[in-house]
Amino acid sequence: MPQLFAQVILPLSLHDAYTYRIPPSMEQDVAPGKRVIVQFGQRKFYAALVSSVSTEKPEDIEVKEIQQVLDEHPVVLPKNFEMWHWIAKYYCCTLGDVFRAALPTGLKLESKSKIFLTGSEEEFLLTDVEQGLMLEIEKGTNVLAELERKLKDRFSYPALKALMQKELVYVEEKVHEKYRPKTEAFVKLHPDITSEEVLNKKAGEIKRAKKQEALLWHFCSAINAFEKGALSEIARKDLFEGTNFTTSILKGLVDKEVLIQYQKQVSRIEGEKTGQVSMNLLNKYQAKALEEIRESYESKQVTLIHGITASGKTEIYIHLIDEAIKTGKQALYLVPEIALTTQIVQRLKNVFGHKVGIYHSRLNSSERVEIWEKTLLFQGKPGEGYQVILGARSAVFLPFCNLGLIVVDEEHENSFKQFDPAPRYNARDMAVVLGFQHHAKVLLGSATPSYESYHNALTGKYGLVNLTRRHSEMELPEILVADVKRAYKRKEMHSILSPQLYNLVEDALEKKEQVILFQNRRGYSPFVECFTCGHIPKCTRCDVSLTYHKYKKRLSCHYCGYSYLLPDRCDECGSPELKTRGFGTEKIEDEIKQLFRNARIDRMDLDSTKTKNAFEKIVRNLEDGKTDILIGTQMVTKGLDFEHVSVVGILNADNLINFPDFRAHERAYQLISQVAGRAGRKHRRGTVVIQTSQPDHPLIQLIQEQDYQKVLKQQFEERQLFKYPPFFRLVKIVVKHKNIDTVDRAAQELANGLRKNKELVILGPEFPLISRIQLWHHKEIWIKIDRRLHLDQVKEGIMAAVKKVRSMPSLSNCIFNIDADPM
DNA sequence: AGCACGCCGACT
DNA sequence: GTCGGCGTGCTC
Repeated sequence: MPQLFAQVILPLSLHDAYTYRIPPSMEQDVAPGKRVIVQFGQRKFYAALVSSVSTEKPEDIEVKEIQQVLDEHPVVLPKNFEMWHWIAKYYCCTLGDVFRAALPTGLKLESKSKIFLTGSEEEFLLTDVEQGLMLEIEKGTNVLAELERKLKDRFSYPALKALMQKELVYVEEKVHEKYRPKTEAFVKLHPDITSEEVLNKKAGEIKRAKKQEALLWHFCSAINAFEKGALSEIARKDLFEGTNFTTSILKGLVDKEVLIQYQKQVSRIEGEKTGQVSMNLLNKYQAKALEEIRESYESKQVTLIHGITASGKTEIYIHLIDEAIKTGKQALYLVPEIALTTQIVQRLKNVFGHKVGIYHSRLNSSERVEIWEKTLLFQGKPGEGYQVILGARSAVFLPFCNLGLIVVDEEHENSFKQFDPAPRYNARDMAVVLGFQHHAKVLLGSATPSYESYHNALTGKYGLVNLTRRHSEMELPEILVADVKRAYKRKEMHSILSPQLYNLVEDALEKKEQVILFQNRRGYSPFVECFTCGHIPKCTRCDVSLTYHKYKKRLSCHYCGYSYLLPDRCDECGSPELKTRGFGTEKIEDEIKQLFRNARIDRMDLDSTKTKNAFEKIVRNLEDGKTDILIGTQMVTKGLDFEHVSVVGILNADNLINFPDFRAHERAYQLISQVAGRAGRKHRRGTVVIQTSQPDHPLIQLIQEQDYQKVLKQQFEERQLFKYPPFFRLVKIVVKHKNIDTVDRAAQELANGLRKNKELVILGPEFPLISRIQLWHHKEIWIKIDRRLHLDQVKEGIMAAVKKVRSMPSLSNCIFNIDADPM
């Protein structure tokens, strides 16, 4: 038999696959899609993924051997692998990057260097650093990385090397399996006991061991041995529950071959009650939309449902998922991370029971591995695997074998896009590609669809279904615009609330109705300013002013986390008069508490939801009517169904509209209409007040009209004129370096290189809004690509241009982040 | 991402 | 003369 070699992908940012020899003993076991342990470089071991097996050996290269095969069955299917290649190409990253994003942490292994004492008795004169090292190792710290972290500057590699040379310590590389299946002890009757007679006979033999006998009868009644509907086995902990039996009593019965005890793999995922509830009936508008979606699918792979807030899209999704799984296929339901609340999870579990798996970032790594494996299981044992997956963006990487339907709810949400690290993928777009790959239908849903999707619908690439009725015949909220500039001039602004909004809030409180106030800034104030000299404290590592957080009394940087106590005096001139400027949610909370002293006020932002369950508690309090006024950032916009909110205030629409980004208007409109959608649920029309100093701004007018089609029409003209999506494709490249001159040079070289392709429109290089983060200077280049150009070729060109700059002297240590379809 | 190699400045 | 900084290139 000829020598076999495996091409493997390593979990590192490397462009090529690497070849390893397959030892004869492993020839049967190595196969594409399985993980193998290989040594890479001098020391490190990794779990790599086999991409292919062949007899070809690379020339002139010393090939290492595979150390171990980790999987019995492939963990990645050929189909999934195909997708990985597509991602690497489209998002300009390496297969290793995709590998890291795709597999749950529990399946990615990397060796750790461990240091052990040799136990040598020899005496040496050690330096201080060497002695410090020995002491720490003797204390039991043996992971190299930990040693480094604990000793900080008292750690040095040469000292460690010296200890190794003196043969006092040695280093070993160890790979740790991060995932261990959870097992539990189970008990069942010994296989020899085949009838009640045999059992009675056995029982007679143990009459003298009273406790054992009692346990045996307890066991029999627990599983109803020899009765109809008997269980064959029982978990030991269930058997012992509420009794005084111990494992030693059980052991007696096991020794006498009456019972047997064994370990069995169990799931970590809570087996909540899966009492199946039937699906809700659809109202006539929902039913009509469902019918239209079905019709659309006859000619289109992808359909966009434009359904206003509270129109009941979820129920339509559930009906479609039900149809898909009845044909024996899998369904994937993607939602933004924040929308994965217990409400939606419970709803799906109620309808689809144990067929549903939930996949998101808050699961621990073992739970994620279990979801992965149960998704995989659907291929061989459909009954035991997951057929429906509800998940956040990373769920697109799960090992599906036969998808029939993919639903992407709130498809316009930018949290479907991964910013960092690579691959900078958009799960919504991947869902579409995944749909084509599996010949599955794709449904994109939103109350405010992204311009990209809407454009695809208008041009006929996607089907389009409108759902414009809210359930219970609810009316759209009334949208009022408060001109704060004029109110200031007239000296009517006595607080952050315009008189209009103030009166409405007061009114609502009187009627025991709830209010939501939206401000897209957390903290107390976005910056502080010295009243005397005008100095504004800035982050020393980033190019931003520091936000003041009152409850912590600290100035903190929202980009790197750096923070310090608010000084008594100005750092520059020593003046004690430091003024807070601008409004964050904290300051608004303070002020509202002053204004409405009897109201129960709560705040929802990143800071108030950091602790576990805090988010859910805030939501519950509002739902239960324990909160009168909720102040929040965009967190309040995400799929929360509040029943008694009658007034919504958008405190500052200006900073949304004026944001320097081509998507600012799209985002502002989406955000404002999502917040507005919280107003007026059952039986009552809500009111929304938008505070702005530009009441005549065209976007404000359009928002007031609540006519999305009109917004799109106007915005499309602008986008086309200025060559932006959906008419042009975008690629953004961020060049980073700690030295500002190096960034300048690298970015300039790259722009020059890119400009050689005359078909591309190149913007920059320019400093972005925040031009320095964590001591790294940034410079951006934007590439606008005509949709008629050959995209693969353009991307290859971009990669080549980056590669060329990277190879220039002294620019190789620049970081180049390529972002296809940036958001 | 590590890690080794190699070329320059600050010490014994 | 050596130690150690970091820039550069390679890892099957």
